[in-house]
Amino acid sequence: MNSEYLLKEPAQERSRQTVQALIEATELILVEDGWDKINTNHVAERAGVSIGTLYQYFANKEALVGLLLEQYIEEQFTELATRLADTISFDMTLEEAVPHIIHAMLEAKMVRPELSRALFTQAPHFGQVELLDAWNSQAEPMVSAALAARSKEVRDLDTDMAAYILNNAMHGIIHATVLSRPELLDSKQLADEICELVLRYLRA
Amino acid sequence: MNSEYLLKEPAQERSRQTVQALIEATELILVEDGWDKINTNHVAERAGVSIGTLYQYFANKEALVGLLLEQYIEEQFTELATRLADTISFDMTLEEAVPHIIHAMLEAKMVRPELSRALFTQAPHFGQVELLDAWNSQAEPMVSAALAARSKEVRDLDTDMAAYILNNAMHGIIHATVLSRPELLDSKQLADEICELVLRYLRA
DNA sequence: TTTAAATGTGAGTAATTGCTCAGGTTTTTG
DNA sequence: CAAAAACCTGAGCAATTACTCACATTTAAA
Repeated sequence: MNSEYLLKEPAQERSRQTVQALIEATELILVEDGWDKINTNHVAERAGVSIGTLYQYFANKEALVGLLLEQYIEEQFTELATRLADTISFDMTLEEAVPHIIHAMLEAKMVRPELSRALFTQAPHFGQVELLDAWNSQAEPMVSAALAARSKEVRDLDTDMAAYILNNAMHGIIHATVLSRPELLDSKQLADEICELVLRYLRA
Repeated sequence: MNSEYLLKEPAQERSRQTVQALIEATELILVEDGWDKINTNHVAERAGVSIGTLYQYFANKEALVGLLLEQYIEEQFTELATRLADTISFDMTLEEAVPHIIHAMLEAKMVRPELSRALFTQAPHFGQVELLDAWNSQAEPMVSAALAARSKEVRDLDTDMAAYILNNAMHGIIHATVLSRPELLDSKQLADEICELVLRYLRA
């Protein structure tokens, strides 16, 4: 618990729980009622906390959602990393590894689908750009590095550009699926087609 | 001028201009100040129109942005159609046609980049899902049909699924580019890479 | 066991905002 | 040219909302 979104670091266990209760109330309201129903009075009430307390830790409602988003992205990354650690090994060929990566990404999005959906749809100004940037700034260098490391298995390409293309193409497909076709998230057909897209793009 | 977002069809030239002035004011405020600065009083003032007049035609601020969005999507589609009509012919091979299509799509997004950007970032709840759906409901059947018509040139695939994949992958790339790397929109490198992605995915 | 620091309270204020309504002006119609 | 229809006005009300502040309680330190 330490973030640019917090006005003050909670020092005791009691206050740490208070802050977490506020974040969870924010999430609940965001998922159930949407962004414009998030107001500081409402969040405080739902968290079972006084409005004055809220303002000891959060400057405004953007900060509430900011911290929620920060925690969500970290959780998503951890989910993905865990799944990858379980299924991927370095002696795999690219052809073997990619399906596991795709599968892990789709699975990670299924962990908290309502929150994913709420953040994608409801997150307004703060949302889209920063959500995308936060993810990409972590993911793109990783993909680019991975491509560089496997240069013998892939065609001759600009790894940065390829990472940009793959990242955003994947993101576009997953994004649309979370929003409009969530039932496809665990369909084999979708995973297979994404694999085709990626592998065909990379093969020599 | 006729839309589900209008409470009443303006019958005279004067009122048609009033409605258009309100839409343009909405656009200006959205682009300059963002969604949360759009309020009906502000829009009416900026349009040089009384608040009472606004409420003769629009039920609420969602309706204002709804009509703006409707007009934007229609404009985007017209732009695209015009460019395609100018460069595409039916005797082209798939390999020849795709680069023109990609180029036309990138160019269409450059027509009103600030509005594209504003709608992508600022549009809140109403925005992402409906923006995506509105585009996809038009684009996906077209792509699917086009693939079916060229079944001899492409590998054996489920045209609906392929249209879904291509559409959303393209959308993800263009979306991210409009938001974070607008200068790439007219770069040859980006267009070329997207072509690679699409053509490699389709080839037998 | 003081004392200080950390944490919590919630009524209340100022500002914003969506929207109405009673009445005026302009345009079309007969 | 009258009458009706279409259009426009803007003061102001009701509701919502962000945020403050004077004070109370709990926890940790001395």
